Amino acid sequence: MHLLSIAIPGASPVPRRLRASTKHNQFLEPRQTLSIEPSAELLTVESGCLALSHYLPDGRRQISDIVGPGRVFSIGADCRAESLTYSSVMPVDMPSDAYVSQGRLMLARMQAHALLLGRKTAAERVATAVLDLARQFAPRDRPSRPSRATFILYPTRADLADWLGLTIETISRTLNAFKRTGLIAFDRPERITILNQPALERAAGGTTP
Amino acid sequence: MHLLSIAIPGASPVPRRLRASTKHNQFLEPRQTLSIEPSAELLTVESGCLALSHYLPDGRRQISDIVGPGRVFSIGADCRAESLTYSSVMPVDMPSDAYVSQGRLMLARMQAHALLLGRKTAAERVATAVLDLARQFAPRDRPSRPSRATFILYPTRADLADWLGLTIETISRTLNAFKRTGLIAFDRPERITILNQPALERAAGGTTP
DNA sequence: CGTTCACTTGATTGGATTCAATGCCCGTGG
DNA sequence: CCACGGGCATTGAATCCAATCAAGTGAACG
Repeated sequence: MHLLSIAIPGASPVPRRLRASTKHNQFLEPRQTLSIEPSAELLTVESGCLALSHYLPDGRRQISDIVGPGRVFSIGADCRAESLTYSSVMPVDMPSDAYVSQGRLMLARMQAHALLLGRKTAAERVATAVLDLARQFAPRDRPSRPSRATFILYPTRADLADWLGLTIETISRTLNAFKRTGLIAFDRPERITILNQPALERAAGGTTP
Repeated sequence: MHLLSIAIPGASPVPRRLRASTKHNQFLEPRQTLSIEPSAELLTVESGCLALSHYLPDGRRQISDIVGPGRVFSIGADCRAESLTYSSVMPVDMPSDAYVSQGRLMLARMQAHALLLGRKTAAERVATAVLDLARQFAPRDRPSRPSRATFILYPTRADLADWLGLTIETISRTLNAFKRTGLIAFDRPERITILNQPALERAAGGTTP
């Protein structure tokens, strides 16, 4: 992980699993798994990036969502939340209408993702993912959508593969194909710049997240 | 559709689209699309079977869930509900805790389905689907799970394909393979009997819905 | 009685996986 | 300082699972 060179004194060799604190903020370093007792039902991401994942008995993994700042999520029985970078999460008590609307958002995202997993080609999946991650992680100076955004791609190729139902190699090939075609640019694997958003959206199969 | 031979006088050539009635029950014949104004946010299936589906601009379809009696669902922006047989749905006003738990159920189902779509093989998907549909549509004389259940498979091969992210042919081949192996039986394509549930569950990849 | 629609089955193709090798960055320790 | 090893990414070649293409069957229906 060379995304951030923040020095955290003596933080490297700690247990990789964490219990939800009784009350407030929760700070995570990269690749920590959040295991929560149902005390805190709803959590919000203050900063950083989490992956919500599910496993088959034999180890196959499916990431159901990548969650960025401002997003609300909850983790239940067979759902794990893992930080993809230094992150901070916080329990939230919501007014019930906000609760409902957040639930709707989660559902809508999951349905869109099912459409992606069930019916989109590899290129369409990767394009969709890049646009989604740009929306979540590109700095938005203006309320408008960033048309030439650079952002940090927190998920690794392996994470993307497990999110999009593909393999590491296919992710790499597709991203580099997009680079060759001039849709995106990157020198380091995790700093992505969108060069041609309309074309990317077309490549995504016509559904903007 | 030869699932039921109920005669509905002069019902065949009617408009295929229906508005939600102001108040109570809503009766649907096979292959009717339910389009709802947000008046009735939450609906429950009294009888029959519905498919919730999403489309890409070019017509590719993904069914996100197959909903049977007792289930609660809602349809939003780009989500369509289509009856797969004679069905009856009803708006529900829920106490907020029930609302929350139903939302959780939907989310959990969608996450399990994402795992299926992203990481399971064709055989695992079909096995999972058969078990899920048996749970929803097999008559449950006892509170226990039916270990030798016969049930009506309301979705066609095409519906199953669009639900499981496969093609009609793969669905057909896989079901017939299960039949040859003695996991299930069927003479008519839509009357399925589970002969060996443990083996089916193993074939499903180890996650029981 | 011909048409249609859903399903089945076989032959072939193809997109993504798998297998395999290499490069790169970085932290570690001799 | 530099050799070493591990993790992640890239790239090429071979393989395979499911898609596509192509008939053929059978039940329902006008």
